[in-house]
Amino acid sequence: MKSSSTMVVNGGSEMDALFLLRRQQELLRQLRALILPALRDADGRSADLAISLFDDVIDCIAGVMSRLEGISTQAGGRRAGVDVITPNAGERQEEKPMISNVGQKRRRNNDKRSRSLITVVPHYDGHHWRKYGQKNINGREHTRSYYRCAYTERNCPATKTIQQQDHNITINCEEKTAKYIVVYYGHHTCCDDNTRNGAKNDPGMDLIQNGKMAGAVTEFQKFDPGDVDMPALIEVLDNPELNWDII
DNA sequence: GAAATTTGACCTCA
DNA sequence: TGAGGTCAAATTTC
Repeated sequence: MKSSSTMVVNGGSEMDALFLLRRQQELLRQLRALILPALRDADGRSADLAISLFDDVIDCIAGVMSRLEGISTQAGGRRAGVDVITPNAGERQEEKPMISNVGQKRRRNNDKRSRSLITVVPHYDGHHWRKYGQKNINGREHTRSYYRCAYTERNCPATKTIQQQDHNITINCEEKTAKYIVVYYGHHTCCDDNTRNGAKNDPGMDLIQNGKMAGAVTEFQKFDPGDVDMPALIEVLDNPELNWDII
C-alpha cells in the first residue's frame, strides 16, 4: 500500500513537504520514546547511541523545515489549521506551571497547548498517564478524556486530552479504525528516567507485549548501531500501526 | 489494600 | 451564562 505521505510528496508543494517533515519529526520522537525502554533494558550503550542518532535526525529535519518555511513564507503563508511544531516546541513554550494556584480550578489557556496529534493508539506515547476526568463535549459523539502525568508527586505538569473523532477517516476507500485527537499540554518535568520506567506501566506498552508492535521492537533489538539504514527507518515510520498524524 | 478509573459537582473564562 | 477543565469521593480493578 502506498502511504498517504508519499502521495502528498509526489503531487505536493513546499507546504505539503513541510507538513510531512513535521509528521516525520513527530514520528521519530514517538519511535524514540517507544523503543528506548526496550533498548535500555537490553544495552545501555546502544540506547545512548540511539538517542544521539535520533536527535541528529530530528535536528536534520528541523534544518530542512526551517529552509522550507523560508520558502513557503515567501510563497504565501502557512498551512491553515496546522500547528507549527518545532523541535522541542513543548519544552520551550512553558515557562510557568500550567496551574498557577494549587487547588484552584482554572480553565486552560489555549496558549499553553503544546501539540496535538491524530492517532489510533492514543495511549501509546511512552509516558505514564493517569485519567482524572471525562466529559461530554458539546456537539461531539464521544466523550473527551482528561489525563495527567502519573508523576504528579514530582510536580510534572504535563496533561493531555483524548477525544475520539466523530467519524472514522476513510482513505483510498479503506475504512480506518477509530482515530483519536490527542492534545498535549505542558511538558514532562518528571525526567527521562521516569518516562522510561513509567512507560513500562503505560497501557500502550502492553501493545508491545501483546505483539501489536512486536515487529518494530524486534527489528530494533537486532539493530546494529554502526549500520543505520535510513530507508528501513522510514519504513518503520510509515508503519500504519503507529499512524501518527500531526494536526 | 493500593492504585486506577468513574462520575457528578464545582470553578474559570470567553 | 454555558462550555470546558479540574477536583475529589465513590467505585472498580489488580
